[in-house]
Amino acid sequence: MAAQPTEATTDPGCRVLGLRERKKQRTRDSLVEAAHRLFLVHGYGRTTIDEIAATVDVSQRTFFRYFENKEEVALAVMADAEDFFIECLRRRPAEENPLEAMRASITESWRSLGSVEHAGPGSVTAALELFELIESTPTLLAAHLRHTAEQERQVTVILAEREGLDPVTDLRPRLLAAVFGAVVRLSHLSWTSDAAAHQVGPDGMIALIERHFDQLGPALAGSWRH
Amino acid sequence: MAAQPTEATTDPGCRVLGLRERKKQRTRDSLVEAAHRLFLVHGYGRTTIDEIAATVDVSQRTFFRYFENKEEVALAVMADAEDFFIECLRRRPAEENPLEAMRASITESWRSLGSVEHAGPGSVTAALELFELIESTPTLLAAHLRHTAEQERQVTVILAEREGLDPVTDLRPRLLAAVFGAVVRLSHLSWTSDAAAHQVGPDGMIALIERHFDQLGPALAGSWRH
DNA sequence: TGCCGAATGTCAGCTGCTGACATAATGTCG
DNA sequence: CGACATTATGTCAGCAGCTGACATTCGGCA
Repeated sequence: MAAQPTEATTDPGCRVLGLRERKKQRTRDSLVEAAHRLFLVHGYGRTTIDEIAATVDVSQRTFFRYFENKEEVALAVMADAEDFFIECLRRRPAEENPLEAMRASITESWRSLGSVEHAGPGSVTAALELFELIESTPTLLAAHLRHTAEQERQVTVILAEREGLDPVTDLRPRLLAAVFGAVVRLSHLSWTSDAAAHQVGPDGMIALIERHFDQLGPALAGSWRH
Repeated sequence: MAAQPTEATTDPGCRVLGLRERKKQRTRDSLVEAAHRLFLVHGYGRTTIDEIAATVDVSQRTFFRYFENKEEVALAVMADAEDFFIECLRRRPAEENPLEAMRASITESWRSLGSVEHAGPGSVTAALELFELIESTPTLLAAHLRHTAEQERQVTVILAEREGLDPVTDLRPRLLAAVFGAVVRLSHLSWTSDAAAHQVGPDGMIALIERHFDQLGPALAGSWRH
């Protein structure tokens, strides 16, 4: 983590950041928020980096020092959520079987989202808006799916370690990670395409994921007739 | 297949294309092939559209009349293969259960790839090179995953129609399409990351897909310990 | 206060991509 | 064959995303 600027912060927890760090964090947050708002109002494609930068009163060059590209600023909160999920998964007890660990982790992630104040950039309503933006913007969808793939890779490694398996030899961790990823993505899709019909809180999302999981067995079982 | 450019083309089957069409097809193929070669030699990011266009002796503007963007030319053969798979799936008999229909379709797709001459742009070796290029190029991977998602959507619709279900209400078509997509993608990954260990022909790919399918049940079943 | 390093601004430049318009090639019909 | 309509192509100008190089300013620390 960040280093202590003065010797007053001898606490290893180290939540006291220097003015510099705080300022950086603020401009970063501002950029994310400004971009979010502009994207929702004018659309992703019709929003310029210059506009975003100007809104926060920063040069374009500075923007690119915070984000590698335009997609990254749009998917920033998403990326944070993904990291949070990974952390949750890492913390799950090793006795738990893998699927339960993942279910519990994603539930925990969404609940933590619900605890955020109602309109902040990390709130549930913001998440819904973001999902819709992503799904309606090919470029963003592509980038998002790539992140998802990377996340599945990480999940695979974690699952393999938990069970003491070699993820190259044994296909099960990969497969479970991928199937889980698919379930989550389809849940997101259901949520965005029919948000009115569902609960908008974290519980709505969690319920959707459970429903998809329940249908997994039936979907894979032979014929569906009658 | 000699084509008569005159009024002899009254045949509604109309496989006789005019000089124009044939020329267009040729330049398109040339662009794909040139791009493929340049990407493999210099890398995707270090290859310019101008270079590709110049290789085929065409202006940059013309390139963009054939392909919407740089990614599309790289994924062109992939897109053809995906379309072919969809056609196969559409043709499967309705009695077959959905999973069997998909297995049969993808097998058919890969076999048709094996029948192509050994070094052409649609050959198996070219497919392997293309997979590796995609996997090592973030931009391409993102675009590829987006195509995959779109394909899953189509598959969902086809499956739902076969079984007479509403894909919005019933989650099973979506789920099966997604799980199948995941299996195929993981098989591709195994193939590229360890091509030496597998057969390089279509049969190698088909065997990999079968292996992944066989592990699907075990992966979803509770704990993996023993 | 004065120095060091980090963050920012400025500028030039490349590349992907698009619209507008002119030109050339192709197909059609008298 | 020749004139016209259609369509593909080339040219040019321009915007937006993104990067490297260098100057400048600002926060941290003695």
